[in-house]
Amino acid sequence: MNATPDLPPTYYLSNFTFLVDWVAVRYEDLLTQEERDFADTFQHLPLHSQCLFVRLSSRKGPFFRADKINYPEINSLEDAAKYLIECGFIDIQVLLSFHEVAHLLTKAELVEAFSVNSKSERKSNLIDQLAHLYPSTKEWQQWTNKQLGLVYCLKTQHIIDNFLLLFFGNSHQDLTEFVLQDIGLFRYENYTIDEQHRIFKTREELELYKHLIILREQLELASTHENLVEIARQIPDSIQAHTLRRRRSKLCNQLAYKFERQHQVDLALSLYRQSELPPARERQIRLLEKQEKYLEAWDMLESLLTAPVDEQELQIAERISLRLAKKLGKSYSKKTPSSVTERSLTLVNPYNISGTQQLNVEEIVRLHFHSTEAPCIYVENQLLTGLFGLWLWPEMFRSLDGAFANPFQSAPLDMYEASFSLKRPRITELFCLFEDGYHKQHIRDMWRMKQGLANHFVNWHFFNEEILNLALEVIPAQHLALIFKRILFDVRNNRSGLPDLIQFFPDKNDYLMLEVKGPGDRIQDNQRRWLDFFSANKIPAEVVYVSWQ
DNA sequence: ACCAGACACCCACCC
DNA sequence: ATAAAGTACG
DNA sequence: GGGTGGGTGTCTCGTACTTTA
Ligand SMILES: [Mn+2]
Ligand SMILES: [Mn+2]
Repeated sequence: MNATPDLPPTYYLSNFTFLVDWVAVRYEDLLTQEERDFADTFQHLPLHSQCLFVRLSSRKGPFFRADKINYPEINSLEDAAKYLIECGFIDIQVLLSFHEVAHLLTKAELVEAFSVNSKSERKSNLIDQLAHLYPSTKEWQQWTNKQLGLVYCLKTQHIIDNFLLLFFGNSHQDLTEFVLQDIGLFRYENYTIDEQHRIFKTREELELYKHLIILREQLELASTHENLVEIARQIPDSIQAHTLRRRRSKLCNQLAYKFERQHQVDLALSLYRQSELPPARERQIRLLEKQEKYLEAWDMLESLLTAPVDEQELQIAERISLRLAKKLGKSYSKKTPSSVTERSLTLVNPYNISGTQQLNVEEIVRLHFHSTEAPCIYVENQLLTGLFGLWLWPEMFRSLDGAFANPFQSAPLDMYEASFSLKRPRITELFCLFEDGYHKQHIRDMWRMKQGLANHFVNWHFFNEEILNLALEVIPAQHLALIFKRILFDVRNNRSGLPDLIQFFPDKNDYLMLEVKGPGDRIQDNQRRWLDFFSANKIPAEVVYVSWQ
């Protein structure tokens, strides 16, 4: 079934050189001398040395035991390594701390080398105990009495990281993207990449991004209060480039939240004040409320209510207003409760059903309603969001300035920017398709033509032809247009929260969406907003509360 | 879409 | 000796 | 019982091999 094409034995080298060349051409002026030297030196290395270098670069690192390196396509490890040592990419005379050594050894080797008695301790505990006895650093050969061969230390990871960052424009993609494409797992739309546009305008932007990445990593590890303070100290002053600005705000929020949990209210507040992203204002209000500074909280609440950054923030603000108003003796008009249909279902306790595996609530409810005449499907966001992606396809992958910067994108770079629709005025033409029902053909065409191409909104495993046809036949054009408009209004927030189930009634040309709630589960904010929207627009959706018999 | 959002599930608290 | 976790790889 | 706020656990290709417990 899986016809994995055989890759050439050094496929990874081709990928790596492609990437390095790409960056060297486009970002030549942003590179440091060291980085330019690297590209040049690498190019002139013997092939097997290049191979070894790339293989090590995509492994854990930075230390590698020679006896754990074994690649059929590299004939002589020693010889390949020789050139890498010569040009300084690899070092073999390097001092290792005890921790570094310990992690290179298996537990058995560790016990053997340091003659440990308590053999049954976990490895991490052993390391902690032994670490006190060996505070100094030594070379690997000294640590191991030359019993275990060489260790190579890769000295270039910072350079590679920069190349990856410049190529992809983000920190979460790496060389494996190439392989996944080669084996056919992911395929990408053939958009044209803007040669002029560069994600990083200046070296400073690259450095800032790297800095933020490092701080985020430190934040994950940080446990002590001092750690957090140190991170806070290192947060850069406000930034002009807006994606970086966004990342900075997110970091502020995360850090502030950590301070909150340590009851460092003032530190938390000052960080939230620096943030432009939700939930910064919400958190400030909650903190002020907890401090019983109700008037200050109310002020911030009002500023939020007059200019919420999104519906989610507004929704929360209204909730808080209700109880804060009570505390202040003010009146706050509660919004009219929504008229979403709710029903209760009592089903047999699933634990009593013998034999088969445990089903989740949604699946049980689905089976309860499902019939061949009225098929019920567990879709969550996949159906409507997927239809949205198919419908929007031509505009989504339209080649605009700066929309695409590398060959591995499943959405344009500005997909979640407020200006997305403004920059693509021809979206209105796509909306016109709904007026005469041409949207069906359009979406079917996209489904057929774009089969398997990566799109943020489309899960191809989910979308078979039956579901597609069922949905297109039964969901009115007007409903789809309204729903897509709402997604476009705020893609980031409105691409989720859609109901669990959808049941089709092809005979009656009707359908019904169902949000399933088991005992102890409750409607989330984004789900509530969608349900309110459905009810306001006469789109059939209900909540099913399940209890066990 | 940057160890994340995107779900359900768990507990606690307030009426 | 087993299952779970980590890692490398296409 | 509701309404809350807060915190977890799960999962992103699938497979083979090594290490840990
Ligand atoms: Mn769900
Ligand atoms: Mn549900």
